[in-house]
Amino acid sequence: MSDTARPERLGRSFYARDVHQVAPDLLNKLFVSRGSGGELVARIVEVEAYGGSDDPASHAAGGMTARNATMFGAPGHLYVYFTYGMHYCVNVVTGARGTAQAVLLRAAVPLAGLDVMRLRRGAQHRDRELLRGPARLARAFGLDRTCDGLDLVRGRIGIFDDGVAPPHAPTRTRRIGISRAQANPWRCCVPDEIHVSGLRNLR
DNA sequence: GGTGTGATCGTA
DNA sequence: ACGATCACACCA
Repeated sequence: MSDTARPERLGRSFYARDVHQVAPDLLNKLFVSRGSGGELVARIVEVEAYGGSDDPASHAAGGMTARNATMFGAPGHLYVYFTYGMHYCVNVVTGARGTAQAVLLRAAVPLAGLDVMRLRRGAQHRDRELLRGPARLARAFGLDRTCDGLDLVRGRIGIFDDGVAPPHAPTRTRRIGISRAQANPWRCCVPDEIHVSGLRNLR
């Protein structure tokens, strides 16, 4: 098996599995956007899994609303929400329709389109800061609420497998920035990766 | 390197 | 009233 192969777009069946299978499998996959600003490519290195009604920290915990409706739809779609009065965050919907699971994309390594990312994030940032954090990632890729519901299987944004395997043993910690369900180690990172966000010595 | 605080507004 | 956050100030 070669280290990097011709990138293959992930299909519906990849996303249709349980969120706790999909989340670690998204590590080292390529997040690709083909917009008016050219092609943006980044390797995902940090994610968080959010369950449905069974997960008190999930936006879906209280049932369906106008905001989180995409979570309750078909897997393989983008769930983009607005938070803290100024930021957007990007999720991938997983599991069977109606289970309302999603994986939050928290950090990635910028690989292509860095000039556009710097334009959106500010030229003063170092490359390693461009996609370090969920709102930064959303900003660099130009994603907002108008992108909520986009289909990752077909369309201008997708996730690709270029042959780089997910880490054998991903770093696991509690999820960042939430107050509930802190016992669940549902944040997954590529080990020893400098592009991950948040506190480094987190359990 | 680290920690603390203010910004800012949609959602329930 | 409260966020699935960030930038910047300040200290070390």
